[in-house]
Amino acid sequence: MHLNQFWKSGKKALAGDKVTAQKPGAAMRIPNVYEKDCPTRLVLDHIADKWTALILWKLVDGPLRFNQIRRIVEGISQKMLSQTLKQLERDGLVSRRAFATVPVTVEYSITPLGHSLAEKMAAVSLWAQDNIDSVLSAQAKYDAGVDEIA
Amino acid sequence: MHLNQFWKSGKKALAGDKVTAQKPGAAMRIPNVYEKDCPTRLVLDHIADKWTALILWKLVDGPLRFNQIRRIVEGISQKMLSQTLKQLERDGLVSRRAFATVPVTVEYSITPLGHSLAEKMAAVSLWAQDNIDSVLSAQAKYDAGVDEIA
DNA sequence: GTAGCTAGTACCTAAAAGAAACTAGCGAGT
DNA sequence: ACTCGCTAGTTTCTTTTAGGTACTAGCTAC
Repeated sequence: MHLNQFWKSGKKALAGDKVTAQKPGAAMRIPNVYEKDCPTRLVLDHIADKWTALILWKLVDGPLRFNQIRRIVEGISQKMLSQTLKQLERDGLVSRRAFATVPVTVEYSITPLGHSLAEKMAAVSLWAQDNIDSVLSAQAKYDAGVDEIA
Repeated sequence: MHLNQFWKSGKKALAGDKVTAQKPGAAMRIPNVYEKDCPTRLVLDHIADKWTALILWKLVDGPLRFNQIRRIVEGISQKMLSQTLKQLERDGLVSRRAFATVPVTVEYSITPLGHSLAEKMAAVSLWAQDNIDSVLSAQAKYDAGVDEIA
């Protein structure tokens, strides 16, 4: 059974409520990120994230170990890396595999689901790189204008 | 002059350093989100954000007032909306126009720059809506597995 | 012996997010 | 007349999150 088809029932349905049978593929509710209790909102909060974008996109090129990622994604702390990877694994976007080497090595690789998201997030990273000039000059103009008024 | 072409010079260059002339379009440094001091990193942190994605995408359909956005983007607090809009305006992604009505109304509209980003971020929101089933079942599987081990 | 590698976790602090109350001036309802 | 609600925010407080640093174990190389 797909809980997610009835995502609002967990809150609204009373114990004993019968959920009418669904045709396969016919979702009961259309997921909508603009609804505050929709699970897509939580997922959007995980994935629309700096570290997620950076990590995921590097894993597209092939599996990487914990410390490899840490070196590539400059400025990420061990804590945030560990936390983000755990989140990504839970969401089914990356898979974790430990090898009984000495010392233990752990390999993170991207799943097909993660790959489809990585492409979308990469577009955002690329946008930032392509449009940094425009953004920085907009910021400069805005800051100058604020000074004028003040 | 485009300050952004020399984004690292602000930190590394000493007063009196001469920056050699650039051919038009030839940036001194290629912006790279993986470098921790690159300004693209800061911008990525702003834009890879839940509220930014939601607000920006709704503004594509036309200008909206403060409280209209607040009603559409369920669950956003006035503080976060105010803050996010200010950020978006500073980054040149939306423009703000106040009308001397009673009470004052303020209209937010998307800029061409904002529009180009909105498309990328919308792809991420849509991904969340399209793949929520896969993510939720991956989470369920992960949580069950963790229980097993524990 | 000790310094470094592996992949993390634990602790503490600093920053950000979120909830709620408050601003002011006017229109509408009772 | 009084209170409610509308406009667009700001202010304050609390809770959550992020970030930095130190620490773990067991092995290798110097």
